[in-house]
Amino acid sequence: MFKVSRKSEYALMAVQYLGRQPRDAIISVAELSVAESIPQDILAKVLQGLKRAGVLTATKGAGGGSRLSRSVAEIRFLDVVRPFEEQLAVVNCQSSAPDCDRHDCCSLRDPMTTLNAFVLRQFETLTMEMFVTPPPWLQQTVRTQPMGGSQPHVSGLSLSRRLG
Amino acid sequence: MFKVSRKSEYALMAVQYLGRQPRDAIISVAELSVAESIPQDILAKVLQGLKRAGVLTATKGAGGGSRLSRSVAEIRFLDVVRPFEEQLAVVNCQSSAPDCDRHDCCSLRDPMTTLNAFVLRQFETLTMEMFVTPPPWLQQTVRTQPMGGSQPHVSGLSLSRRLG
DNA sequence: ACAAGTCGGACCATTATGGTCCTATTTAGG
DNA sequence: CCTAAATAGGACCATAATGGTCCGACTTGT
Repeated sequence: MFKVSRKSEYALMAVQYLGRQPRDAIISVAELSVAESIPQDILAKVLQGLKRAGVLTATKGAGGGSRLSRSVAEIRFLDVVRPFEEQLAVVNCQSSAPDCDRHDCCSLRDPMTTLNAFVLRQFETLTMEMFVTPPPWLQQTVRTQPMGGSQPHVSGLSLSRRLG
Repeated sequence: MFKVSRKSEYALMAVQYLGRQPRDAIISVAELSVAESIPQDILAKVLQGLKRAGVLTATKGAGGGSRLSRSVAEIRFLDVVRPFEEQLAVVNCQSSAPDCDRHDCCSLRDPMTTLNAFVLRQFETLTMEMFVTPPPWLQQTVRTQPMGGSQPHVSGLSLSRRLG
């Protein structure tokens, strides 16, 4: 359901790899390709997409390559993923999609739009820092909680507050 | 990226429709099909899936049909959607998926597993009530917030606290 | 007995996806 | 100034996933 596309995965890998290098290092597609074992051709296009999104800058020609345009803490998860996901929506029929084939009969639209905004809001707080710094936050998040519990659950944001 | 499958949409519609009927009403596939303009054959299978998931009970034979097995407030969003989403995961390569083709080389696995748990935790709190009660909560959620803001953002859970 | 239902397998058409191939364009270095 | 190294990007294809249809079996109230 939430699965990102393969290209998004490659994009995340690339940004993760670049984030581990010195900030001024220029990495070629070839190096990234063998380091992360990603098909070179498709990786090239992924990097193009990231460049267009402003996540990284590329220099052409011999000795050229890519580097992050800002620190990983300033690159949001959604910045990396968005160029490769045609729409960041939970449901086909959204208020923002008037071309939907069942635009008038769909009774799902309003609640789903709300839900979508809710989820996106959560994702907005996530940065790519969580991909380069080793995770001490891994333990805290898995705590389960039954539905309809009476205690207010604020702990859900412990992760994003750490990362924000 | 988060888009649910068509079957999930149909499932949500069906539960929404049933949730609006009197609790003891028995609705046939045919009625639901015309009411929500869903192809009858595929709707039948969706209802089968929901029945297997325990969301609704079906009675066969003449005069038969389906009804919710509990109130919409006790049916989680994920209960309705899960039977039609092969995996509720953000990324292909998870810790829980040892059959992934790049299980050893993938440096994305751990952060993505964390992220996945984080997102699922948010969804766990959502119930199907938000699909039957007209939304007064629509306004509060859309408030945007820049990344890296210093104030702690607890407001993101205002929606789920309302629904929990 | 019959009709109204659910149950569920088999199958198909279309689209989306992941990936390859090929060609241009830019640039550093000899 | 030529060449090799690199990005930029269009065209194309094979496979898988998806949404949908068709059909038959089983159950049950009238």
